[in-house]
Amino acid sequence: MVQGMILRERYSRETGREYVLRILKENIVRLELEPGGRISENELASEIGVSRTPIREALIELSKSKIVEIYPQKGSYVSLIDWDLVEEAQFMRLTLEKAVIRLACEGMEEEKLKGLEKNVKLQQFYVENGETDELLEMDNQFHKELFEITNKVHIYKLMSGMILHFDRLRTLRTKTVDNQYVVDDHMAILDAIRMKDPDKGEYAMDRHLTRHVIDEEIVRSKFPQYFKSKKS
Amino acid sequence: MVQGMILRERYSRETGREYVLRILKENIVRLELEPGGRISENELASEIGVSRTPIREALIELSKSKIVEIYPQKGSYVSLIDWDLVEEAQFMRLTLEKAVIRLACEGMEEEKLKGLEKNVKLQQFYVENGETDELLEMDNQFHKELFEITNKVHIYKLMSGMILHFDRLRTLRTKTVDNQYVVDDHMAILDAIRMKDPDKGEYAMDRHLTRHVIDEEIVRSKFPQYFKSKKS
DNA sequence: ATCATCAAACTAGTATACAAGTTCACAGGT
DNA sequence: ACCTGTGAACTTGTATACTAGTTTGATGAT
Repeated sequence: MVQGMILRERYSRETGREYVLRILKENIVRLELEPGGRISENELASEIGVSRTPIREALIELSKSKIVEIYPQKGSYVSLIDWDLVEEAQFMRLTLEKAVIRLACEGMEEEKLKGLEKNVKLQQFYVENGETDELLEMDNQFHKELFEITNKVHIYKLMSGMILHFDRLRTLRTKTVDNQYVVDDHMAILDAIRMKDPDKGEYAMDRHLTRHVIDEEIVRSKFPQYFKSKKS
Repeated sequence: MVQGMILRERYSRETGREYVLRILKENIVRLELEPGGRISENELASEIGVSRTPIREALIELSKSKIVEIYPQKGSYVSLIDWDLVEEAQFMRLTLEKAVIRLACEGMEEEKLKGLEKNVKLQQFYVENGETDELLEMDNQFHKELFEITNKVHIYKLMSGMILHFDRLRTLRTKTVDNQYVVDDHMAILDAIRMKDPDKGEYAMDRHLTRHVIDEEIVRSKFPQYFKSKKS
């Protein structure tokens, strides 16, 4: 039995596969399904209340982004946090987000900025009230919107599988770090777009996205059982 | 009945899903399954000789990279060539490959270049003998190896779904264009790595990957039925 | 006590039956 | 002739039965 597993209501137009995916992602990111932990298709099926088919389809998708691992005839597991993989994901995200912010800084209608500005204001609110989960969601939303207004939604979707790896790490460090910098970073990024300054934008994005790397070592020593042993 | 569909032998350790994926990708890229054409899970199942389950799993995966489209309870289709999507894929690929070639140029053991050099020699051979399909495969292989030696395999895999969109286009133009430039481009890229010159590498990669864009308009007018109508 | 063997209880992969929704053509009334 | 409704033949989504391979643990021989 999966103890702390978070279950949500199923949306009306949601297929079983989509529903299961949503549930699994949330529980993996929030570490209710522990890194390295075993997953049983049958168990999940009865737990979530659907058959094995949508469970399988969701697991296959998650295995594509290496967030779960499927060993045929043996079992499926939530992937341990793989440092090399996180670095590769970081490289991918950094590269793409810097390219996208440059695009955004090269010219953007005022109107498209409205959403971003509203988002940042909400972030400030959540930080002041210590609502960390909501802040995390707005953070992701901010970046997603950047891809949307530059017409790069598909790229974002492909990347978002990788982002799960980050979100897991962020869950681990929520209690220990000050989140004000998230808002400040996003403000700097917004400024760069307003000033149409790609270099400033790229710099601000780089600083924002590489901030995490700093405290990984601390988290690693705090939760060694969640990590794959480092480097080859 | 799917008329010209190419069937291959199933590898011994290959799961049904992997097998079907391999078959479908090849037939989509080679346009045996026409852009816009309808796909029936049942039809494919009897054609390929497996049940609907592995077919479905393969189709779901392909729909993630937008190379097929699934409309629940209605039907599945091979996606029309979507110009916007191809541009987005182009942006993604260009961005990532330039970042990777810079990495490669910043330092690489001699030994890791062996594979690339061998690859280019084979390319030259295939060009001289007009073996276009084999050249295409070596071209992809060349880029894949670049990601491998820089430790970015997962990124390549994520990208490779997008690359299918390119490969389809390349199939359309094979009869009309001279392929010698492919080899020349790759030689220039190799040179840049040897000289440890990231700027030259990025330049060469950019030129190589943007060469296609030039003749798209011609292909588009030649096979209008394969394309989605342009821009919004 | 220790090791080998074998069976039972798992695993994921696949096939198939069924459910639910869509399309389309044909029949029948106007 | 034309519109309308109805049902059969599709579609994909889901549940379930079955296959084949792996693990595990108990049993029995040494």
